[in-house]
Amino acid sequence: MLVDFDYFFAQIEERRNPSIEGKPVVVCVYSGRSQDSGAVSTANYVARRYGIKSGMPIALAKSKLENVEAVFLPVDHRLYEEVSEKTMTVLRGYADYFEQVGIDEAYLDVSRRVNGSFEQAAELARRAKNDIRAQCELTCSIGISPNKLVAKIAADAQKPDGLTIVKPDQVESFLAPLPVDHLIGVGVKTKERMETMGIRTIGDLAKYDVRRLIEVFGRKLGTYFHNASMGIDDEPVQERGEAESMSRIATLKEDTRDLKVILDRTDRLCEEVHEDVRQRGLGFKSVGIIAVFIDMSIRSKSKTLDNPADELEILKRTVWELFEKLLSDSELNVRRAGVRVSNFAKEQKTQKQITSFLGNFEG
DNA sequence: GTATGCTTTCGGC
DNA sequence: TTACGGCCGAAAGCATAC
Repeated sequence: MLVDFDYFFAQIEERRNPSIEGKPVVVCVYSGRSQDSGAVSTANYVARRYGIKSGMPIALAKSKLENVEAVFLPVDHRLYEEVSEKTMTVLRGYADYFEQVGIDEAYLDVSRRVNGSFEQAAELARRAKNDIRAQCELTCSIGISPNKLVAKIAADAQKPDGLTIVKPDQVESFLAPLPVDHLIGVGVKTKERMETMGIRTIGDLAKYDVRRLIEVFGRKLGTYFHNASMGIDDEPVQERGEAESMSRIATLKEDTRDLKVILDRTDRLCEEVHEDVRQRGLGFKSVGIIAVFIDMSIRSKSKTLDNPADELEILKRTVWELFEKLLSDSELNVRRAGVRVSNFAKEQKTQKQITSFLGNFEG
């Protein structure tokens, strides 16, 4: 089953200050560029009735809520992380196998402890919901199904505080009428492409020729869409490891394509990222940058180092190099700039020794 | 042709 | 009327090695 917390950030804010319950609550990421510059992170259901959505400009959300007594709050990631940890600890107790996804979702494989019974799974889910309500004062929505793919969609079917059970023989009829973008991996772009192919619902997708899907989307994705449309998925629920990349991105005070101005900002981002990798005791082998231009188009560049590094200066220097290149092939001003490291190596010194050891033989 | 690694873009939350 | 974050992982597309 999949457990998904309802409007997580906004619900935590309601819990912190119950007097705002019943009003539209909009949790925002303020970019700091001007008073209302930034985007909506999450909104409660009262706000959603006014058309407030995640990712929407704050200024637009405010205009939709003018003449309404609404509450706009900045994100408090520290608090949400703390609450998340507590909820995940509670949920873990209900699973044979557990997989956290993001800050507010988790898959629980409960097959063994319910002997494959969907009735018992539903009962277990009700207990988990009560437990979460009692211990964390939060509501969540749960989807129960034979696999992860369908459980995710089932959890979305009834919200908030929902519980949706889709048994094996109900999978096909449950999926068929839903728009294709209910499937993980189908976003705006893929939805548009499918639309032109006459595919609107998951049922349409199921009827579509597999070979044709593979021609259009490639072997991996084409096969995935075909199987997904029929509710076929055998991905195991498994514990996730540590993050494979770490990044920071920030909105610049002003749009610019002045390398010095950009680097002045990204240097600080490098320091933050460097602190994160240092705390985990890792070296990084890849360094990347991200630029969001004034037209909101996104470009990125990355470079793989010869050896894993853990020095801040190497990070800064590589970021410099990459931005220099990126600016040389775009004329647009930059609005946001970011830094990313990945390809982590645990025992950096050993790696270096092995490399030089091999190096001796190559020569 | 297959395997593998690197770069870039896409999409979810 | 316009308005616009900050992360993460997955996969495509390409190059290279064998």
